[in-house]
Amino acid sequence: MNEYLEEIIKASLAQFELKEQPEIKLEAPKDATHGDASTNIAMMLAKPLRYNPRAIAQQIVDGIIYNDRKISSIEIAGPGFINFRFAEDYLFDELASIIEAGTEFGKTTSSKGKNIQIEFVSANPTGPLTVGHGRNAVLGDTVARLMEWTGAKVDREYYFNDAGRQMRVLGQSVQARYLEQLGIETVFPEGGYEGEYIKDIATELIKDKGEQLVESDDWTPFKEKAEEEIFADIDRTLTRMNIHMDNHFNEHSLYENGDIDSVVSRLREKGLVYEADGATWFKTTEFGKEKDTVLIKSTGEPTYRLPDIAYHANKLDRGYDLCIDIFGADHIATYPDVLSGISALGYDPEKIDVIVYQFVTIVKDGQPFKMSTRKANFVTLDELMDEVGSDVTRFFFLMRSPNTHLEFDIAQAKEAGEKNPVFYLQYAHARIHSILRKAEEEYSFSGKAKLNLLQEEAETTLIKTLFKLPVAIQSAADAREPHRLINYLNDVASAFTSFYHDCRIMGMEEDLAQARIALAKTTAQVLNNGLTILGITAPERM
RNA sequence: GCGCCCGUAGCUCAACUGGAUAGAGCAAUUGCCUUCUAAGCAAUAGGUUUCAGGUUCGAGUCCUGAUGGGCGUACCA
Repeated sequence: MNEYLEEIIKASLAQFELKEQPEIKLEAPKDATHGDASTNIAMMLAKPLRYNPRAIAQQIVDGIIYNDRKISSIEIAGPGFINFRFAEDYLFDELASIIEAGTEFGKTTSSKGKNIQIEFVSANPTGPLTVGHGRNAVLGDTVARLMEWTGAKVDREYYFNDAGRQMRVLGQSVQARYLEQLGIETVFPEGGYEGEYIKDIATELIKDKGEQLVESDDWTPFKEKAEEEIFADIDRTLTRMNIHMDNHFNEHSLYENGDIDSVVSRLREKGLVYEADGATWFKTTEFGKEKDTVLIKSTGEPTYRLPDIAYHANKLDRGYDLCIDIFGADHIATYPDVLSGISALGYDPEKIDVIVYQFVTIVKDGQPFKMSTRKANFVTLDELMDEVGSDVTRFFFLMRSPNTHLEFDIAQAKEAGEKNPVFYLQYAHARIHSILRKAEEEYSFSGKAKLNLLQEEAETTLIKTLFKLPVAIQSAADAREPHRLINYLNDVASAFTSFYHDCRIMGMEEDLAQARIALAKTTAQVLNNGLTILGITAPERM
């Protein structure tokens, strides 16, 4: 519809001899009495044309030639809005086309042909995923699904580093528990990982290897066992949340294939790298930073920025049109350096997109809860899903804008009742299926539904709401904000329940019942498609 | 000190990237179950969008300053 409106408005604008085509913005007015679609184009043109916006609006309207099967009226309102009202025929035509599209309804082609890579979770394997990781995981996966619905091919990638101090301490922690469980006196490493899962890994190791490792003064086998077990555990957790990675990328491979060295030498050729105080520096001041940045420490070890730059170069070398990173607010400082590095190497920084989400505050027993993986003071995602299931878990992470500090009240999430908005959507879907089951026994329809029997206000409102799924998906995908889709689905569920109360199906004469069932079925389809993108189930019974 | 994010109903948050009378859920009050799932519907109440200026036809949204909070600001990741 928007394309059609744009087209007819554009045709009318030809009368003005504009230097450049203005962008025609169409939106659904908040207040339905204003119409079904609205544009502010006349107000936008007021300045360049130096003329009264309402008068411009009048001229535009006079110049519009429209199909009255699609548009029933055009009005000018307020300071110069042009409001369009959809024709009845259009509603029914469109409803029929949604039914036709079925599980495909809502897909767009805006990213067609694009290869997109999205990197998320990327937790190093030092312990189970916590509720803190949950927002990253669910946000990343859902943005990936949204991009897929706009036509892109998306690869989900998990980036990790199994070298370094963290992992050494992990290995030593397992080693200590291993010896402890075999009754050998030992000292638990300072700053070691205190969680119960470390003991479980030690137990597994005893099962596998018995006492073979008692004499080992090397912590490597312990680290390796821990990594294997923890990754398997992380993978199980992700699978439970309906998340499947396409690729795991080990930072270490960047050292093995020479990418790290190559990045430094290429930057050095450009005169952006120099040595000072025994360290290797990147001239980030050339990119507007106050200080230069260390790439390689005087110990010879790179800082994390260097592999980060090499990793992003590697992604772009793989031919992706767009690489999306999901970062917590604490990692935000790293990415300007990565972009500087990437541009210096001759890549297009526009191809890197960073989604920053704010931290999750866990509220437990009415109090904010501070977590630490090392101190084993955390709520794992698995524990959370044991309590509330994966649907509620995903929904809670998605229901708010990534940009706001999310408060996750565990008590509230546990409550399966009214406080829990995910059920509102699922309940609407289950209700529809309940009706469909009953209708199947009662009626046997033949021929096509006569959709033009849908004349009640609740019916019209519902139909118009259903149309907006593609727009909602597009907007959520463009902004990388899944919560927009949730807000939309709430509108759908709400429009449906109003319809449900105002318009009965059972007991109605056959043609009307058939038309209403078609509408209910379409609603279920829209809810189902939306919930699929959110990675949440659409139950047929509750 | 400097940089980024945020401040909207009692609470948790929306507001389609500058549009028309700022909206939902929870909490409060009031109606509605012998007919398709009351995990619901309908309605009432609740606001100087933290404060002070500015930009323009028009600001919760943009700019400046103040203020409160979160996160950064390392030869930690």
